[in-house]
Amino acid sequence: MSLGTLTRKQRQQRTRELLLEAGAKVLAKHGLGASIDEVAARAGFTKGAFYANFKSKEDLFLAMLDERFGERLEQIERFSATDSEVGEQVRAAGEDFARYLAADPEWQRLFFELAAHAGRNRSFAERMVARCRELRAGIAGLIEGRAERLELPLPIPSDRIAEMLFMMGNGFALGRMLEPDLASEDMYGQMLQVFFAGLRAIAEEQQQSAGS
Amino acid sequence: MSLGTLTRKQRQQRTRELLLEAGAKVLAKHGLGASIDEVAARAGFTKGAFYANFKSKEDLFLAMLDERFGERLEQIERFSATDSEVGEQVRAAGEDFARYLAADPEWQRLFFELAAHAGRNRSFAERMVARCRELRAGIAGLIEGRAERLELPLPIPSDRIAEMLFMMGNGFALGRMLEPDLASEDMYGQMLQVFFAGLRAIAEEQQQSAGS
DNA sequence: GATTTCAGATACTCTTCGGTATCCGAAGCT
DNA sequence: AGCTTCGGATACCGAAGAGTATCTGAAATC
Repeated sequence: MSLGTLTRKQRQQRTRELLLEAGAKVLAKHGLGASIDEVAARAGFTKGAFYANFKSKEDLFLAMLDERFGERLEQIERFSATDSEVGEQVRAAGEDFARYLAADPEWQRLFFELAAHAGRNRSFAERMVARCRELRAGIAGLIEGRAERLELPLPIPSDRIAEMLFMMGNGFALGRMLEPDLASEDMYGQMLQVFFAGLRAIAEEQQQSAGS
Repeated sequence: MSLGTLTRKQRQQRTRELLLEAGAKVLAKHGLGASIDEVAARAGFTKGAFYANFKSKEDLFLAMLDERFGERLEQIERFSATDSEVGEQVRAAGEDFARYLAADPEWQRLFFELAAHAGRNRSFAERMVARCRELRAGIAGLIEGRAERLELPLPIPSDRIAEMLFMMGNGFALGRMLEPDLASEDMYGQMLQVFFAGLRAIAEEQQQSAGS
């Protein structure tokens, strides 16, 4: 192997990365309908390179999915390390999410296209679902930890709550996509606050009836 | 005009209806990628008939949107006429919605495809948004009426709450689409119950601090 | 330095499909 | 009855685009 340059595998790896990068941009712009030609061209290659690195167009989707979800998961995990008062953290988490969405709205659109695609494609859906589960597990862990430290028993299992939060998040994202000005930053935070207030209220109610 | 048969306009209207009907089925099956040819064929016509009745493929989407949203709106309005205890009605509404989704999952998928499409298409988005607003207005009215009768002041304006509910509904629908078994019927009801419990808790809190 | 291997380029296939331009024949008008 | 209108049919276009089959030149191997 020559020293100044890269080995073949490395070079291919690099090509793949470039294609992925280009793919992200092109898909963001044109959605799932984007053409492979354009992706390849944008990365400075041709279709040949693409098909040497991806099995099919869908394979690219899958790869992008993995990448993005992975990032988001890291973000959440990083978040779970911070420490502050409950109501505050809830609001902060909401804002963080809203920021995340605002940061690149293109990805949002793409996400829904992917979801729709998943709706028509069992195997794709499975992979997507697996990633969603990971994300939710991260959220559930965050909640559980917090509940323990506060000695506030959860009236609903933490993974269920995570599911609900995930749904709310997606719903918010959709709303934001359709009506960007409607779904302002604080709205989601507010929504979460209401939800957690409800959780606490129910918990207290249950505690009382159990104590009597 | 001959009596036994229909006038031209009527006949065309009928054709349009048939096309719309076929469109619903074909789109449900193949998504927005469905071909006009197939739609027309299913209705027993040819492309010619289609383009005599719709400006473009997108025009069909729009028409379908109007139809479906119209139906759902009626459903909601009918619902607002019923009368029962709050917690119960919340749960019932949740279940009604879950039933609505379960009734035809195809439409769900289509809805998200339309939403994604809207994400890339300003004018389409506007029309879709207009319909969403109507729906939310219906929901807001329902809430407002209920709050008044119960003399429970809302800590958040009813239209805001409607927006949140709408978002939750969509998030739930998305979750259900991806993982049908996860989003069971009662889950959404539960979610709503938590939310409304939160609303009440916050309202009471505010009432107390105002009273002191 | 000859040989093999393989990342990526080129060229081609095959199909699908939205939209249009044109035509036809029956309904509607006078 | 004859002229007109127009809903719907037919035929066509042109572009696009997902894959594939094949080639090539440089890197890896010996």
